[in-house]
Amino acid sequence: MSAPASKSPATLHDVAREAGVSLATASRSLNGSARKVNEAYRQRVVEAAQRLGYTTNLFAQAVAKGSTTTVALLVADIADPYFSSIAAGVIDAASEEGLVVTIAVTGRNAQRELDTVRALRGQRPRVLILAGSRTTGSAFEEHLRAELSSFEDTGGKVAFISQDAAPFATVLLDNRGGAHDLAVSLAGLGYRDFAVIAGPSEIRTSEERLDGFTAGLAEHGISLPPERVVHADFTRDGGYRGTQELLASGAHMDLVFAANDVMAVGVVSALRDAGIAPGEGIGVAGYDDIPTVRDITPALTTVRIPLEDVGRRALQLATGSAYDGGADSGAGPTPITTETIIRGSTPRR
Amino acid sequence: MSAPASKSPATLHDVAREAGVSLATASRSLNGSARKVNEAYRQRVVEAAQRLGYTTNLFAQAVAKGSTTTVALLVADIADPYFSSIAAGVIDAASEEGLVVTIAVTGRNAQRELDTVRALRGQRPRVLILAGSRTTGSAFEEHLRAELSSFEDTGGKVAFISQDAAPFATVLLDNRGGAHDLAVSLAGLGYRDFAVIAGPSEIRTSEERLDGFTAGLAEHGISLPPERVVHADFTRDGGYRGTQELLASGAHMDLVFAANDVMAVGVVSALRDAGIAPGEGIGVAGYDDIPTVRDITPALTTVRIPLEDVGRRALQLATGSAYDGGADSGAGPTPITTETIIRGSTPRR
DNA sequence: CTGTTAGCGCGTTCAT
DNA sequence: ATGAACGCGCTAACAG
Repeated sequence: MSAPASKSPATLHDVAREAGVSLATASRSLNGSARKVNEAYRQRVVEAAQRLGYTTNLFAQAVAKGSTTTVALLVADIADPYFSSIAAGVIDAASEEGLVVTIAVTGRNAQRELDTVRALRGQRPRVLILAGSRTTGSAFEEHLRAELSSFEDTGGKVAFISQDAAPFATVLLDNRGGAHDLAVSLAGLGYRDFAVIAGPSEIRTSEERLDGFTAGLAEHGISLPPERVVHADFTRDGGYRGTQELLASGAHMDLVFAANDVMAVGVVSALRDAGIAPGEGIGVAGYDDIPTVRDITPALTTVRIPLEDVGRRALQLATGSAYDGGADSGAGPTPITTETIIRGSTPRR
Repeated sequence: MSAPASKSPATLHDVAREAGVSLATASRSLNGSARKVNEAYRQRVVEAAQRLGYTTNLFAQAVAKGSTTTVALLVADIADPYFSSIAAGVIDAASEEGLVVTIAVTGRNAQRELDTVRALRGQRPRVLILAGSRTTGSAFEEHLRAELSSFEDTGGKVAFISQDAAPFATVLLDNRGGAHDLAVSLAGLGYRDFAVIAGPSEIRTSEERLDGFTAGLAEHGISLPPERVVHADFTRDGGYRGTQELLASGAHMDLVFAANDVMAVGVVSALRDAGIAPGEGIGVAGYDDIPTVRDITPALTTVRIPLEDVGRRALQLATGSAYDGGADSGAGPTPITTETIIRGSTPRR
């Protein structure tokens, strides 16, 4: 019932007229970079703009300037704490630079990821950040790289999070090293019979963690029999079901390592539901240190990743605003410090 | 070191030339609404576009058409499961309609919220969704309304989540009713000495829940003494500290209700750290039913809100694509069904 | 320092 | 059905 009269927003033209100056002057006083405009005029323009409720049309500005203030972020699942924490970092860093971030989700589907990247290019974002769990081996992989290369050729900047994806900038997470150290720590605590619940085998992050973990155990002369490694969805429910599978197989184990915290949470619940006290009967460890793992019982042993920082770094890496002292900053991968955190879920045996 | 030659992306013009047709024909074959173009031509254009790696410049398109394909979403904190779940719903529904969503965070700061809305208007979004916890009483409130009204006057659509904010469209969450029912259920379980850890008193969502809870108790002849109500940050740590405060006051209580689940998680941890078994010594209840509360120990009693649906509904409400059969759908508030979920944290006494 | 003019990439009349 | 020309809101290069 309200007036659908829908006037269009005030334009710079309107403001100029209202202030009695030229379009150029209005533009300069409102957005211009090198400000060289009479203060009196500037005042009038600003006031006129205010009076009219004018806001710069970013789209038009982008078209005219040929560059946008948009950052596109691609995640597998925004409701997953891992990604939402990273997103928080990206958004924070972006807003500091006056950039707006648009988020798209891929649902861990390679085809969809490719489509999304293509669609996103229509936005002509200044930078494109891919935080999705890189998958491996698919034909999409090379299509994606082609798409991204072409994106960079036309002035865009891309940043990956997690796996090195040369020649693109990368915030490198040392999944292998982190999992390796975790394994060493756990072995040091006295654990001997390990089992791993990994994500789908196409997910690189998961595979790297599995590799590193295996390597770490090997250093202690502990081997990880294939039947003690199960693959499941990279989600809480995946962890839950993986545990059930492990339990059903009758495997003997004193510690379960889940490839990420979200899965580990599922592991803990599954153990408990099966009548096994997590941390007492069987130790549990995860990876990421998402906020909630401090609050489950027992608190989860994990490998800490400064998720928000990772997001922030990714953006800075792409925009070139990183504090990196590196000689060639922006080109090489930026390593992130990771740390094993022992909590109640893995008491000394 | 790589070629910074940075050619600009292919334009529609390039495609037209490559295909040997006019700009208009190219436009019609690629984006046109009413398609009335010779199939042979269309083919050639599409192929040319593919060959050149052309992607429609959404900004330019927006400028030309005067309308965008952007949805702006405002949340208090994207890393908070409450908001990230809602965001997931919004993004999902948006992508179904070919809309891109940009997310901005306010950090529960009214001034910043206002600034952000203003900045976001520059994007000329089709719809603006405010999921942030509405604050009350501040002068910003009316500035915000003015800003939003003006946004709607110029063709935008705004949708609120949670509190009714007439005349704007709203996905109404019945905080009062939900908390009321929760209180009734808890009283029915035998609890008598209640305490509440609410959020900051300016946050409406928190106040409504407190109100409803108090009313529900009253129906059972139970009163909630003022000293049993503490206010704290609307975060996990807020819940933790609020609990410590409550404990320090020596208050006698058999149940703690936290105004949201994130806080309740903090409550559970604080109790445990204080040597009190949550669920045995003192019952704990929250609100929202965020994913993790199933996995903490004991599992948390709470009021379930279908968060993703809420996000989806908000978008549909704003774009008018809701399935609502309502006569005046789009104008009135859309109620969401909420439900009390009793779990291990509140055993019968 | 200011105003005029010509684009930016695209959609859309208007003729043809 | 197709193409030429104009306009969207804004910036940038050009004169004054």
